[in-house]
Amino acid sequence: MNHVIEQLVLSALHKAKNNGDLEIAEEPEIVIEKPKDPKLGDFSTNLAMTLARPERKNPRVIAEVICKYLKNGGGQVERVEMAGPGFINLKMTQSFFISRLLKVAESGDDFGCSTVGKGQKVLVEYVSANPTGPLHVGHGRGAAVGNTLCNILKKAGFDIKSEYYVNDVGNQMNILGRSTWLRYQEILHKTVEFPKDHYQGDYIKDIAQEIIDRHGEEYLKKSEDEALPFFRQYAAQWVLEGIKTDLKEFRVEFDGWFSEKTLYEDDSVDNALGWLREKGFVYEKDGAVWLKSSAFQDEKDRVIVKQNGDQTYFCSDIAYHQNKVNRGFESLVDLFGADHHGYVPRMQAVMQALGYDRDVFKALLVQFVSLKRGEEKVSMSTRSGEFVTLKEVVDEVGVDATRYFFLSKSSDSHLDFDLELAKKETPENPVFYIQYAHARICNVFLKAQNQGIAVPGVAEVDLTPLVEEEEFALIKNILAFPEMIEKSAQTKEVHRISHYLHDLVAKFHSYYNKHRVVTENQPLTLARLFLLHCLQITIRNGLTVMGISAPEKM
RNA sequence: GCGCCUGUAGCUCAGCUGGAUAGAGCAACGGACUUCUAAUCCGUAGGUCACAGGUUCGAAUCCUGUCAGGCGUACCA
Repeated sequence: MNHVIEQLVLSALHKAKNNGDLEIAEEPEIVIEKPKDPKLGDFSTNLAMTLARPERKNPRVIAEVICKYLKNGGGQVERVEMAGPGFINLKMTQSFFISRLLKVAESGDDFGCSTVGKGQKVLVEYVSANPTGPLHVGHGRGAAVGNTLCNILKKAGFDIKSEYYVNDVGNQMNILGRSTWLRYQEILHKTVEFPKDHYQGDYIKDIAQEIIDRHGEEYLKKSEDEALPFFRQYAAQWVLEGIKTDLKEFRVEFDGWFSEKTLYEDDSVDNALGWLREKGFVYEKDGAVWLKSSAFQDEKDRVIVKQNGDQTYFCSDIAYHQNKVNRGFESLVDLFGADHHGYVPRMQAVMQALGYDRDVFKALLVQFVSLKRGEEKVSMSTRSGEFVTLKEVVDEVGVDATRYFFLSKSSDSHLDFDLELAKKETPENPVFYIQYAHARICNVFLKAQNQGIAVPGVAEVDLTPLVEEEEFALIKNILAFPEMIEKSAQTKEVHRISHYLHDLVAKFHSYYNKHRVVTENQPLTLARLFLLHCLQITIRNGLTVMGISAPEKM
């Protein structure tokens, strides 16, 4: 909708230029915003103020000129005036809004979609937690944010695929296998020493018990070297299945699960390394192999093959990201926990070394979640086994509330998750405020239906009975939905949705308390039902993007 | 030491590509259910936007410095 106003202002500017009232040497960027006080108008622009310097004129004088040309704005502008230091405020006609509201109902589930993404192929990689234990709450934040980001980008016209990178090789897998092997023996009454750096969590015992249930004591006779591959494989599979289940439960599904192991099996890692070596970006020092990442703005070079001949995690990551580009993705978005932020320049350097633009790689950093029970801090280390799992939290407070909690805060600010509070506040959680609005609307429709009144269709509805201030406040807010989606896609700021919805719904609750929808006045009733129908579409679409349900009854 | 994130109401947070009187929720206080769901609404109270400078018509927002918290600065992942 703002685009329409932009065009309006722009054409006024052109006319002013043609008539010699303004110079306009360079076409300025036009910023449209809403005035703080709705009495001032529907839209405002600070254009005159930004033009003051290049035009060498008082902003108020410039504003007067632009106002003059805006006045005959094709019958859509009801009032235009200059205010304060040089703001230009526009008030639009009723028909301007009504015609746009009709399109909301036409679009239905597609309302909010746009084409700003231009079909760009983007791969979003998120969660990618090591399959060494169940997901904890911190992973949950990444999962909710990543999943919602995908939804937003899709709606904004990007061609999105999502992926979970499974780190199924390396020392951690050995430790996982060995931890299980040791617990297995323990349960079968063998005395073993369980090292501190092994996985302490009870789930290891569950895996071991399951192996006993299925395979009995047969591995007891085998040596560690013989037994370990089986335990490693079994435990990894078990954990990964658990992660998949937990994520599905949390309404997070991936287009692909990419195994790190396959990068070694099909020589992708060696090929990537060879390629870099050929280009001269790789050298040997102190018995290790290094990537010359400092040549690409990284603060120092990085080891990719250790002295002992093992490849580092970073090494396979190079191959993985090359693989992504080779699959045709134009933009790679990775969600990182904030503790990985040092990785960002490194990956950008990799892109450059591989011969791509460094901006092909983009990271979205998700800050830490610190868990508390009241005042008490809860540790979240997988190895110590004291963490709180995502599943536990979801079981306790529900998917909707948990997702909302993660999604309503800017992902680059630290998050305090107080378990006591989350539990206690469940009934007053803001998510219910939004869902309640949806349920209320459904109930109004039910009431109307009982009186034989249906929501009118786009073709036959007459919206001219809508004249209340609150009604136009609602309409304006509804029409801002696509812009909000666009903006959060551009900035990758997922938390905008929840704030928008909360704001929208507050206007509805207020309206609901002040005005009746179903009344004796038939034309007014029909118009209001239609307005609520559009509102319902907007709320539902917003909640869907967030992966939160829109209940019809509460 | 260096780098990234954060510092806004009692608490949890929006607002940050400079704009009009700094906003929500929770908590507190006072009102509104014979009405389409009171999981709601209306009102009151609550602020040196961490601090100090700078940039300009104008700064919570941009720049510099200081302080505080978190994270990183591995031949771990």
